[in-house]
Amino acid sequence: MQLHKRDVVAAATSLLDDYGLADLSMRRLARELQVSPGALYWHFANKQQLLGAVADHVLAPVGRPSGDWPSRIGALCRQVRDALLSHTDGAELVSASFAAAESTVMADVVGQLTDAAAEAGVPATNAELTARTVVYYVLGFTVDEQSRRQWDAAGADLPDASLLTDDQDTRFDFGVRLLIDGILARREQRV
Amino acid sequence: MQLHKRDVVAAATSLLDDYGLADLSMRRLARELQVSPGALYWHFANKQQLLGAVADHVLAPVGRPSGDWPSRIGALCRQVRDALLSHTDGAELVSASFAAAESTVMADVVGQLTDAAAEAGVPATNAELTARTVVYYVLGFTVDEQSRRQWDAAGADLPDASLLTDDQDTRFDFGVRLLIDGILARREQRV
DNA sequence: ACCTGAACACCGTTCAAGT
DNA sequence: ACCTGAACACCGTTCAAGT
Repeated sequence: MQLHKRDVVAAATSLLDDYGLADLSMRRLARELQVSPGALYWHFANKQQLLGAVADHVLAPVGRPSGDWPSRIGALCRQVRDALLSHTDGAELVSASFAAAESTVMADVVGQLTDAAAEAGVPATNAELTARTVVYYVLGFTVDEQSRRQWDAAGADLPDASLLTDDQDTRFDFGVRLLIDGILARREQRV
Repeated sequence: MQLHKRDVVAAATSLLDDYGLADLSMRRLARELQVSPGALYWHFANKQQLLGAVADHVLAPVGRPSGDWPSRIGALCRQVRDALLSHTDGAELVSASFAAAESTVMADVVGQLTDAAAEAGVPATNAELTARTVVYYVLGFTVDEQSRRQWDAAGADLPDASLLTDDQDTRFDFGVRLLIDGILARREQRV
């Protein structure tokens, strides 16, 4: 039967979860789907674009939270982090796809955060920069968290994972609040 | 004559500047140095470790600024950004090496920023997280800036680069101030 | 329109063997 | 101690040719 984009993305996601980003190659994916490597290039221009589609699939649970601007920022940050932690190397994948501008969901997240920053009173020229600063934090924090998590999971007597998880939630929120307080301080002085 | 670590790093840096990170391979580097690929593995455990050494070479101009904590943070951020912009794909290289914990200079920068955060009054448990948040911003911002810069440089009628450069300096400083203000707000409440 | 087969031009890493 | 040569096990991408 015919190969569809969504089948390719689904197979790629399962390879990601089972073997990690380093072992997610075009050739291996083709083998899994029982097609020739070239077939993938009918559906995707290149590997980066395919990974962008996988990133957007990972980010599918991220929504459009409502409320005042600080709680919207908080909710969005938590939703992105949770989505990344749900897949092996999810943070690394999304981080790379964001840098390559291949994730439409991350572009939308930046849009939502830009609106929140504008609502907070950040000058229009700096609202998107403010949004990106929040994204850099979420991605940086989660890449780090996930690499430690996965390193612990492989070997090493893990010292009660649940306690550390609570700790990481608290630490993550600390950074989000630091950013929100920074935004508050950088509002336009309107006399 | 014998191959030394510093020769390898120097040759790698010049390949980086001339052809970019994607074309900096172990095999190409060996060819440039007129040794067999295996020779590099006598001096470096793997490619990541070698790239970490190159990252530290790129970061060599970063110093240990003095002054009060906000100006130390500001100076450090500017120094790191300037160093990254001085080499092709410098930001991407250092970002990857930092994530892989292969750059001792970036580890030192985090140390300096942690001290600054502690001096600002951030609780000890969150001082390092605060420091890493600043680093995520500097790396994220500069990766983005450099990729746009290099995209413009290759083809496209660049609309007077100098004006945009001033603009980028101002934008960078805005983010740094946002973080400093966030740190100020997250000081321990000592009555 | 969609895919195969085969090729092109590479990779990182290892390791017996040499000097 | 330091390096070579050769191998192992792969890559991403392209494209004429097929259906």
